[in-house]
Amino acid sequence: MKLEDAAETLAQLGNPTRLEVVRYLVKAGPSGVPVGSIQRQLKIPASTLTHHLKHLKGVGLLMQKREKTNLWCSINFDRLHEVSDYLLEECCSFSLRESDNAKTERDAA
Amino acid sequence: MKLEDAAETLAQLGNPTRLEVVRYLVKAGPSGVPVGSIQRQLKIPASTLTHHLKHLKGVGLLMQKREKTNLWCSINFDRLHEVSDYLLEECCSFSLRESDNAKTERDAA
DNA sequence: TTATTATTTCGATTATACTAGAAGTATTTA
DNA sequence: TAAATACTTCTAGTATAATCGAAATAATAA
Repeated sequence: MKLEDAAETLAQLGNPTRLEVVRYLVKAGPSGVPVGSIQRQLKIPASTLTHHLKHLKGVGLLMQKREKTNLWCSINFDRLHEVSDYLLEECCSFSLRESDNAKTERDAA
Repeated sequence: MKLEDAAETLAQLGNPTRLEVVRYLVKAGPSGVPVGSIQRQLKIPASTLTHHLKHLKGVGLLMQKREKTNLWCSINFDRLHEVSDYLLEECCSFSLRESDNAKTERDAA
């Protein structure tokens, strides 16, 4: 995963309203829920919700499929995993050695 | 971890410049690096870097300690873990049953 | 003390994000 | 065809973020 993509995805998750939606969608599981259910359950104005869903879809966190008048939303679990993995990889893989800092300082001088 | 805090932390990670800094700090390991090293290595203007470091510190991702004129920065690995765990928990714990969606729709009617 | 190095604060610009009401579209049911 | 439901687009106000040069501070070294 590219840094730019990870940053963009994290940014989208970094809005409380959207994170609430994501959490709700995760709870809903793979079958998903219609937009209207999210709207009523979380009490988010329809236009605001549409706006946020567009963002989540834009970074591939949200999948949608229409069924009659309802638009069913579900989380892309793979994508969510990808981001959390990105952070974990960062966590567990430090590679510069302690002594490199001193070296860096010398280089700068 | 509270949703609001997670969102705020994710938002801070969701800026490409800051994520780059975080990645660099992770690579640097627990001993950290001085502000100036980050600045030179990643070629970020000093004032911009200070600005971003303040943000990272604000959500507890960054730890700093002064040594002579240098301010050494290191990542709070626990905190980074906490956020990535938050996402993972969300991923793996869906609890609404499939049938609940139909119920939700009935309730709304 | 003066100079140097390291980092921060200030200030200003520019851009992007959040929010939501009102009006619109599209589909379905009566 | 008319009415209802489901969702989106438009529009616009307000707020917050990103950027960085210049000046300031603070500590050390000469």
